[in-house]
Amino acid sequence: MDTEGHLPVKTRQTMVTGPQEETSGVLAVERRLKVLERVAEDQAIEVSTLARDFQVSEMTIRRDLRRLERDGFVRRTYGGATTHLVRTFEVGALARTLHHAKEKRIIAKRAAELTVGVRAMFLGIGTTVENFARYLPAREDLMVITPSLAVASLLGTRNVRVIIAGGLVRQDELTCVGASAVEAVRRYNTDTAVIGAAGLSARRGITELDDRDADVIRGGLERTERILVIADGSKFGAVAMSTVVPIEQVSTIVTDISADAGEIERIEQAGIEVVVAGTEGSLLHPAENGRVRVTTVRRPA
Amino acid sequence: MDTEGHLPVKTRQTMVTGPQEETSGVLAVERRLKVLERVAEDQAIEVSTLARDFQVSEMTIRRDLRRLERDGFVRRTYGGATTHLVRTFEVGALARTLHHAKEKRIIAKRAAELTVGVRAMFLGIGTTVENFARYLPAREDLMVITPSLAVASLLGTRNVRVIIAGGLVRQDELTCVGASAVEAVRRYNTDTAVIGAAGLSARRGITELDDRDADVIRGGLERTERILVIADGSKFGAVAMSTVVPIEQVSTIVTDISADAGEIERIEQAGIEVVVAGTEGSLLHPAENGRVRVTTVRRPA
DNA sequence: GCCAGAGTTTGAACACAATCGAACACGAGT
DNA sequence: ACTCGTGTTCGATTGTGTTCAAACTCTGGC
Repeated sequence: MDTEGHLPVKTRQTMVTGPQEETSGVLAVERRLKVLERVAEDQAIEVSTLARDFQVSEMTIRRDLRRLERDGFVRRTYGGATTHLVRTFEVGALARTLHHAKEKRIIAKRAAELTVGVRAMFLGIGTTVENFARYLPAREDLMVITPSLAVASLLGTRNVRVIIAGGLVRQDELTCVGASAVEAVRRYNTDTAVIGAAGLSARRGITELDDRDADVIRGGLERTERILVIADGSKFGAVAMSTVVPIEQVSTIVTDISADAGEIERIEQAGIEVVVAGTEGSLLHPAENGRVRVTTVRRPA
Repeated sequence: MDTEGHLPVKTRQTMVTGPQEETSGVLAVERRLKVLERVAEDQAIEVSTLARDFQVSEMTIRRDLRRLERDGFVRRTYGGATTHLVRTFEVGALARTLHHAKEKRIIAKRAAELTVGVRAMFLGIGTTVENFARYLPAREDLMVITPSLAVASLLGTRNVRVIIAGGLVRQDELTCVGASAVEAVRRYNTDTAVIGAAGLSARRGITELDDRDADVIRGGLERTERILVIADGSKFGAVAMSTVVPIEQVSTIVTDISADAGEIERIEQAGIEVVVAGTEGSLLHPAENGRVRVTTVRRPA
């Protein structure tokens, strides 16, 4: 669901209709979210019903569903849509996925290209990592350990071996925290750890908002060969309360062009590779953009 | 299972018919799923019966069966269809979810009433338990341990302290399995365990389809004071492969009136309390009250 | 065991209804 | 000027009901 490039836009409704209860979604994004909610609730629902309830044309609902399908949230059927991802899996959290959706998708795809061939992976938490998981090609020989329920759900329904940390579930983020979670993630040796960050600066390194989350992530980085950080530009220069790791320990950072150039330079001076997604393939065929170069760049594992 | 690459459609019904009960499947996909369910349930069923029950022409049923046969789910016979698949075995998750949705809701609400005041609870897996979680009043002083990602997600977003087992995530059901999951759930002492069941019989006790799930659930029951089983009527008398616990260890069973009376009696004779939700009426809204009967009355089989 | 005829069931063909997607136009926000 | 979301139109696709001839099952008689 991506609401694509940018957001909102008011619905106009040339269509004249009687008074409606819902009325709710004035914004397109909101409507999409509610559409998803409905599908998740009812397991299966018709286009006509949704169109009536939201007071929009069926074509619009179809477009919404198409998007939701593209992003893996629902499955379209003739006349409506269903979801196997039944698990009403926090539609609320998915709402946050909407923010900066396009940038996140670009970063996620780029990062996915950097992890081709990796066999054992630690995945962190946050919407950026969730997006990464979404675009991660499913491979049977891939093993993932994560403290995030969202990531586990996303990959668990696909052909990936997923291990979830276990322990107390943190309320808003739905992440596993606490001693047993830390202990669990520390038990595994991984080729690559892919994590997000609340803040990312040359001086303070990778930082998180919640110290319990930070503890778990730090545990997950303990036995990994390579740390890959994915973060949109807004995180550059930001410093959150709990430091996860100093910047020197990071192998590669994937971000987008909105990232502060000065901060990037400082980080690169520390010897960290910074990959700016969406810029490299400008000379290539738009369709192939990025992909070609990426595969050559990636380390052979 | 999708019974087809893509599907179906809304039923139109030029055919004029009497009042309808199920109403459920407006989407053709849903109907196909339900058709499959019926075939799996009864082992063998006639086209005419299905046509009547679903209020569509026999030709449509034939077309549905043809598809299901093409996909290997059923075998067509003259006048109907059969299947070698045993009961709900192998019938996809979506089908199971759609099936008996209303009954499950009624049961869930009733069961929630039976757990007021409980402080520490083990929750099992399956759609019935998920429904239970949905209707469980959130209380801060409630602590829940579960191997189900869906349950953890549902409760984690609310004001409940949730602990998830951890370990390998089973692909279709999104449940934690394996040694570490078993070990995790065994660590906690709970007042009540609320579990579902694939099968429930006086002779074979509570049974599950997947032995790894069964192991984990068994672990969760190890240190609990009271075992509450919730299961819709279709589970009565059914026996799945792995036994979780013998019937004697169960404290209470909550089901609906579609449950086989004979089996209920046998279970009660073993000293188990069986609560049939929806019959005592007083606690339910009159509106829903009627519905229970309707939906359950169907399936005279 | 075999056969013929009655009653069912089936599937192809047709007609109609519903849904879908591409293309275009409009309006609002940038 | 450009983009994005939306509604509308229209041809294509898909699902459904009906008809009818062919195929099938069953039964009774030999």
